[in-house]
Amino acid sequence: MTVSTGSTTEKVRVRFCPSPTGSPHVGFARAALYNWAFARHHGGTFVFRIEDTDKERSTEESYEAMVGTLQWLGLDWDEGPLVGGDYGPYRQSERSDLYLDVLAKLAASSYTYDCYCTTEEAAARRKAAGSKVQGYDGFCRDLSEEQRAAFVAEGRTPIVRFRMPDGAVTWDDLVRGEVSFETEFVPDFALCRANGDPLYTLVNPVDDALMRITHVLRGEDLLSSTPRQIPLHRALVDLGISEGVPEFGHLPLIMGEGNKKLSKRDPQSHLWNYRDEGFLPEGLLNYLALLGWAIAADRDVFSLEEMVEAFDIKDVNPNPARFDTKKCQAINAAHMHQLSVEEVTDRALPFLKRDGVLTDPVSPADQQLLELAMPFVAERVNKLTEVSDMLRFLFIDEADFEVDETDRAKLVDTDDGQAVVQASYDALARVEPWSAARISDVLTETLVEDMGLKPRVAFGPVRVAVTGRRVSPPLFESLELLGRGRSLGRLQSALG
RNA sequence: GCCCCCGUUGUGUAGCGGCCUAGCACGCCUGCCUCUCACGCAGGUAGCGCCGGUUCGAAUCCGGUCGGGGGUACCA
Repeated sequence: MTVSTGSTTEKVRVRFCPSPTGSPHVGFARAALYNWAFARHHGGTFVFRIEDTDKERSTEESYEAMVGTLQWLGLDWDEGPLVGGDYGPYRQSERSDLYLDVLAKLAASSYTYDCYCTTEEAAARRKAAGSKVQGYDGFCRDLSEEQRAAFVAEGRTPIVRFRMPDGAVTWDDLVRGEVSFETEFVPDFALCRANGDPLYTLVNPVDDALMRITHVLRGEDLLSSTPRQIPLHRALVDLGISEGVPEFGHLPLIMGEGNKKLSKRDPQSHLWNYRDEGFLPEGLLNYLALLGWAIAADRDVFSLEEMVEAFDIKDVNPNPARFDTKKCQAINAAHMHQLSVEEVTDRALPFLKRDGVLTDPVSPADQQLLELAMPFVAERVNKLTEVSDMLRFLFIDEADFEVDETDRAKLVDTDDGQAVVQASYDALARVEPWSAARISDVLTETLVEDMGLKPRVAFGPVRVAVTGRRVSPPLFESLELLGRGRSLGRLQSALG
């Protein structure tokens, strides 16, 4: 079928079909995002399918993580797990009958043949023939009944292979333009195991056909499987199983530091790490979108809605991109700063509880204190976990209050530091009323004017003694929120 | 080895034959602001892998070369 991506002549149907074999990584999210954005842009359907044909490697835990990740990211699907759809089931492990049926039809029309060779035998023949081509050599393509019987008598069980046509397979890749493979380099591939279990090579195209997928957008790592899938799709069309061959677009890979494909082992690639560190889904998605696509020449912070509006698969860059944690953080920070204080508070709440800063449920007093404190921190954090770091001093029990050792040694446990803390203690004891403005006046008068200290030198020790760190919300406001009693208590403990 | 893909500052990109003495963002470096951090503001740094060709004119087109990546399973 020919579906124009510019002016959609028929309903766009795309799918995202991960294998549940590990924890979701950034490539997973980017592929999901592009498919989702493409579907939404064209008013099409986004299908979520689980490719769990490999029983050895697929796990339920991973399946749940994949579903949970898409939910967390806010990439909603129209058909798939949890929501169903007209082309279900959407887990391949539940579709075995469908595959067996297709396999039988393919065999009946000689699109496939039984192969009795072992991988080693085929490789040995290739080597003996001095062939540069790897993979199966088509030995069993036209076996006689006698040969077949002989293999069976040896106790061999066949696998099914697809008969690759001669010539070249060429397609107009949505991202790369014309791509062509000579089929002499594409061996007849296996469609199922000797035990009858269907393989990815069969089920992926079959499901795309059965689910009426119009556009396949996937990673470049699958580029070389496309010359195998297109002939299979054509066979399915010929047999009346499919309505047409989908269009293909191969997305650039996301590379890690060493310019290698980001591996599942790399902690930088795991999505949950970003969630747990307090990245915003929209921030992460925005950054991921940038890896291969730009919304405009002079802008890189945008919302999902804006992306849907502007996304065109033809604008996707074919070259692989390096994942840059710093830029990812910067984009996330931009999204954080676009949120209102109330929104940052809502989003930070689970982190504050997780980190033990707040109790669950939050007490009315803490809730009030939180609302007073958030305006001072919301604008200075880049990710949600930083809220916990900034606010811990305010909510923690005095018994558990700790001062950073390094900061303490450097700023408080020095002669100058001790003098500042002592003077501050004496001055603050008499401050009336206990307000940020008065505290500011008194401390400035005492430390800066009377003692002749530079502001940054003067307030450093006080900040560390009272908040436990050199980085904190504004000092005077922090003191006001902490209250006179706790403030003086902490200053006192910092002495000696 | 073989097949395929890719090649603009450190990183991600804009550029689609003259608007480019190459724009934007992150990073990095300088300042300013300033009670820390962050924000904000003003500057700076650094790039078309290389060689040919086409053309009046090339980052943009063609060829080659080099480099990087992916794939080469009864994994997906």
